[in-house]
Amino acid sequence: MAAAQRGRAPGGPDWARSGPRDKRPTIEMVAKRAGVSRQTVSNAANAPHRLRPETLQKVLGVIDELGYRPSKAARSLRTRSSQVIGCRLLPSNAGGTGGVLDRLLHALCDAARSKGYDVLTFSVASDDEELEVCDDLLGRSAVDGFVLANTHYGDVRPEWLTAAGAHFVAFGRPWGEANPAHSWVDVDGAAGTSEAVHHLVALGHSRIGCLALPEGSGTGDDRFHGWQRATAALGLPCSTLVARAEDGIRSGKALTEKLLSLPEPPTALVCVSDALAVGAVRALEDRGLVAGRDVSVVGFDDSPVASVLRPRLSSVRQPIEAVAQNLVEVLLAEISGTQRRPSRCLLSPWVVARESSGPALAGATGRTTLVTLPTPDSYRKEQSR
Amino acid sequence: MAAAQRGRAPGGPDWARSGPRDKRPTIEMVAKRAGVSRQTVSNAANAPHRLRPETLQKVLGVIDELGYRPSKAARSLRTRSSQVIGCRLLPSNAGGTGGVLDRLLHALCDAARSKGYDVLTFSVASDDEELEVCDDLLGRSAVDGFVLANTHYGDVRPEWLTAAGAHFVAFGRPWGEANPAHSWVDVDGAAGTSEAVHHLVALGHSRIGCLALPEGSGTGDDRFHGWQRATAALGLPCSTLVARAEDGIRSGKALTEKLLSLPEPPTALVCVSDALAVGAVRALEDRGLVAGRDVSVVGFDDSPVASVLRPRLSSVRQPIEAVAQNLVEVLLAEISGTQRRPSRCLLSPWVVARESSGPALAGATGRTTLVTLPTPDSYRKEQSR
DNA sequence: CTCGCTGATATGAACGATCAAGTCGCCCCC
DNA sequence: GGGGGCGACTTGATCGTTCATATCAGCGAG
Repeated sequence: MAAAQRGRAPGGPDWARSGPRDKRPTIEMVAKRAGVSRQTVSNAANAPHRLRPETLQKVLGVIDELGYRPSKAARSLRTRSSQVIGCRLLPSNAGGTGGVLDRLLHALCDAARSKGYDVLTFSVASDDEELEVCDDLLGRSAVDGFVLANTHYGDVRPEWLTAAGAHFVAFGRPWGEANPAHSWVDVDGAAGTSEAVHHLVALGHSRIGCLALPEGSGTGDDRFHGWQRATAALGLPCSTLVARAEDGIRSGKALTEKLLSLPEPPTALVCVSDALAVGAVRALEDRGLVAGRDVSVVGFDDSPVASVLRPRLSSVRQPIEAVAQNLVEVLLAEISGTQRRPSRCLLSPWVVARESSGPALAGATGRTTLVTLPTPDSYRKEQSR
Repeated sequence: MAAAQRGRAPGGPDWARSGPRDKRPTIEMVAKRAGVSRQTVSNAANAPHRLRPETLQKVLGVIDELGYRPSKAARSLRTRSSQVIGCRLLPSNAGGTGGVLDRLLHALCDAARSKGYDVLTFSVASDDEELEVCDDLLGRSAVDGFVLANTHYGDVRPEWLTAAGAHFVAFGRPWGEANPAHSWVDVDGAAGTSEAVHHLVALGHSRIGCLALPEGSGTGDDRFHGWQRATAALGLPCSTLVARAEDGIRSGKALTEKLLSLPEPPTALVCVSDALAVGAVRALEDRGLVAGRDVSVVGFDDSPVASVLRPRLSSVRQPIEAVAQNLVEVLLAEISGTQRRPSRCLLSPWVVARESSGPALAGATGRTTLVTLPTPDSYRKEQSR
């Protein structure tokens, strides 16, 4: 059995077992043992088609036997690329959108690794600090590019990074920028809330309210507009069923109480965040109502809490894995210089239907709306580029 | 103004503004411009005491002027150290101990950066996969060492890493290993639950129950024993007030219902996780009881949910920042070879008192226990090594 | 006066890979 | 049969540092 194959064997690789720890096999050793030159070994790994099949076989055999792996530092020095992606570690406010960013980091690591890249993380308190760290990492050639999360109105980071000549891709549209000079990947929040509306309509609802954030937040407005467009397009009488406030469970509860007090209260609520949705469910509980039976609630982000809540929360789930894959692909294209013009990529989320959204009560709507629409199951299409 | 100082200026560093992007200043350029040799420039950064003050001044001036920063790859190649720490990204099950591991990663990045190290993360599904990735990272000399989180009984990772000659520190004691050959840092869970008991006794409680995990989990047992020892030492009649089950909100609720049905139910509960504590609070709610008034509840981990819960949850908070600092310090010592024998470090958590723990009702306990103990405030001592 | 020592700086040689030119057969075609 | 072209490999140079050693001036001791 070859050393590289038993790399995970109890004793660890050969070079670790005997001799000084920092004497890994180099390309030279492989070359000598295989009776070829360095370059041939290098080619065996990087351009196999250049070798005669038998030579390739022999070299690969020796590589495997010695457990050779190219030194990252040496390769990095020569090729001027670190094969590392930098990414700011965002505070995961577990209640809100936190779970999403956590999933993103995981998916990013996976996607990067599958392309031979590593992910380097750093924790900073502000965008300014983030740029300081980026500057440092770029200066030391520690990373080849960045993934920028949490874009927002008036974000100075894209401009700065562009000016610094750094490669990067943003997760999130360049809110407020007319014609952005950089690539981005984002999730179509409007499509998500729109699907949520359709999902509820399919369940027989027609008075579908919306809990949204105050105007001015990119993603918040986007999601709100999805609800707005969908209800308008379907001709639903919902324009008065909107309540907006800062994100949070308390907010959601307060807003819901307000909407429920209306003369014609909504029979379903589309919330632009799970925190708001949790608040909505609580407000219902306080009135002795059950989410999904008396009033349906759909959240956004499918955060971990969604599935542990008492009536499990229906929620719009973002295709984070696909987002990460796209981010990495685009970033690598950007780094390799393949990319001529900035790329844009908008992925669609989908509704995960759980107990908190159920059929409308005939008595509640006053009339039954008959609409032919796809069934909830068909929403589970994950768009992967 | 020097280029390095205006590195964060709108235009970005000089080398980015004009000329090809990958033409960073090298040590050679600095040397030529300062009229000295490479080595002198190198010394200016790495061994300033070797230079005559005036020379040092001049060299530093040029370094600053050109915005020179040593190439990570070149230095890494020569010194055979990557200045990078590897760390597995753990799934943050937001309900459970997830928040803790998230905090850990943040703190780890901060602590590492302050020592000139970077943190490289990877996401894997199992311990076996983790070792595969470690093997890969070691093979490519991509990292100098690892932080191992989530140690458990029968953990094969320490042994494997030791055999592979890798440097690492564990967050978590080597549960079940007689005399561990590796360094670790951990939080004294027993001390935490013990403090929780004392906190509750100070509030007048004497029938203090415990929600614990099934025997066999390292941290779970540790925390349970803290409650056990504290109640025994104080002579409290609590031995029957124990309920154990898997972690989770449902579990906590079920266990609490069981304890509340006892002829002499507990007036306070120490829970070995926040998830269990949340369950406990829910069980109380179902009976129309209020946590902190009728029955006190103390959780463990101070997860994000603790402070957003309805009666804000008292919880034992781990000094994660101190843990991270220690992990990094120990790991670096290990890497530098300074460390002769494995180091062990046990830090104390403390109780964060919130609404869910309050004074015992005189009627509930049957008698008022008068004990002189430190006030809740005095528990807020953060031990930082 | 010379030797040895020390402090300050300079020079050559790694580190381990890849790139850019070689070299060497071999076959084919005019 | 000479030369062009190509496939398969080799050889030198290079990436930007730091290590190990050399140089060289100044100075005190024998």
